[in-house]
Amino acid sequence: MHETKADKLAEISPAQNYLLAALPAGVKQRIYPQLELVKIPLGKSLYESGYAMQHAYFPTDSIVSLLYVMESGASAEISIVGNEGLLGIPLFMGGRSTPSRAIVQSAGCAYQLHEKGLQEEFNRGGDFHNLLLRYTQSLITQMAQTAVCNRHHTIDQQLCRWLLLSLDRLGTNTLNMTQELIANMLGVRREGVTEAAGKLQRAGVIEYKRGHIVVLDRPRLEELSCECYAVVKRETDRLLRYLPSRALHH
Amino acid sequence: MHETKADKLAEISPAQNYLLAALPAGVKQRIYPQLELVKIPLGKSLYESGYAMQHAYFPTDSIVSLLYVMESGASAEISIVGNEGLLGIPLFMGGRSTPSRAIVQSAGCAYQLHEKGLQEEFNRGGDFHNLLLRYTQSLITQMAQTAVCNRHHTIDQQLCRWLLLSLDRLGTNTLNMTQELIANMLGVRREGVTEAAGKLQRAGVIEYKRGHIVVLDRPRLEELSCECYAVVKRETDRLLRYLPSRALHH
DNA sequence: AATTATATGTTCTATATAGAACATAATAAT
DNA sequence: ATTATTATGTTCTATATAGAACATATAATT
Repeated sequence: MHETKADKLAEISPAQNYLLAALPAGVKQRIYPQLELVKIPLGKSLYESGYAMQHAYFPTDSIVSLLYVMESGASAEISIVGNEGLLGIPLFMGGRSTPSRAIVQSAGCAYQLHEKGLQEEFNRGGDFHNLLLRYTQSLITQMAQTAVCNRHHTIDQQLCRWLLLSLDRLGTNTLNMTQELIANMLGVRREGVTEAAGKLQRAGVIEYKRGHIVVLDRPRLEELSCECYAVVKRETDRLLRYLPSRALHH
Repeated sequence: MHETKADKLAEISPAQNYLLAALPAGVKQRIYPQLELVKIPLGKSLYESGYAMQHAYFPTDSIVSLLYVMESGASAEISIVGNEGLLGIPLFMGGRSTPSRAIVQSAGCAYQLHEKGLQEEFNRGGDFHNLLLRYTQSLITQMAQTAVCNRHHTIDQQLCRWLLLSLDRLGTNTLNMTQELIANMLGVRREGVTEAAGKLQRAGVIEYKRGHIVVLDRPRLEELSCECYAVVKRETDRLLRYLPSRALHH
């Protein structure tokens, strides 16, 4: 048990995070030495509403949800961040905090970077700066689409969208999360997720068992999802296609 | 009629837009000569989904909504921009376009700035850069809150929130917009707005008549609104409190 | 092996909103 | 003045989801 965990940690590298991987050599030289690998367990809160942040996090194999909790206690996810992105946007946009919380939705690792290191490199105004702003723009797209999705689409459709977003960030066809957790993220009742997931299971699209979901038919899942998944994916691909490091190859 | 319009144009100045007003003298000297005052009529589209932008707009007395239109034709507003902000965020964040549209919701004027001038000043990395990023952060807050609001709050509450957002940006207690238009923004049926507005009128909070709304009791309107209005206002005030020009007085 | 905790399944009623069809009133156009 | 257009009001039914109460099944703990 102990050894497996150690092995897993050894497998992790900054290059697993797309943003870190995309940095040009010069930036890597300055940033990589400042990165600290941390394990982030399920349910951990990286940021609380209104509290000043001190670190940015670049997930490698973990997923973190940004979610709002309302006065009534009801909650809803506004975006999801995995190895394609980073957490801590207000550190460079300004404000150092947000009204939202950041909760680990799938345990794993992330590289931690202190605000000072982040801001110093950001303020150089080069590729790092531009990459972070482009990623932020893609996150804006995701939030905007979530707003519209919440307004117009059914739980059935939203569950599909959400599973796809999570799959993409984990790079597997297996998710470890309970229906209760998913319900909290979507901002709906657990019973609603049970029904929607039951339909998907009976249709042979997914298979699940006490917090363990296997996606059997991804194309079908994409068909059953609302357009929101594809819109966000297309836009994110467009925004992050010409990453600094790739530009070197052109 | 002709004279009144001319008078109105003469009254407009860049200082009516909070962002333009907040710029330090040096930036003003470079930016103001590049600004072109334009009239923007109700319903005009400033940006279309997926089309590259060529100008940023700083509204003075107009309101513009960012809205998504779905495949089904259904729409929903994701944020609202008036004299506290600017349109054209992808010009400095990257991407030059978004999946959303920008539709004039309340006619008036705005100062137009060509992308080149915007980018040149932004790339200097000074107060202009920081101010625009902070404003973007406040817009992110608004979008996130809209997502949650769409999930959990009633039409009655959302109508109040929306009226308050619009009032703040116009600086009056009068709005000129039909229930049909409001319904499109909220992403609900026109009938739903008729009912909600009817309740507010019977309660003496507003008075309306064919596209003309007068707010009689603003404190009551704030009480009837969901928390979303206050959360966004508080956060926006926090983010934009220490504007560059104000910093000079400290 | 027995017990407890956790995750999921089922089923009821209540409610907000959608969808639809049509009525009425105010303004604009002829 | 008459007609057309636009904005608002009303009232049906249908439906998705919430709220609630409880059953069952699987895993963890003792």
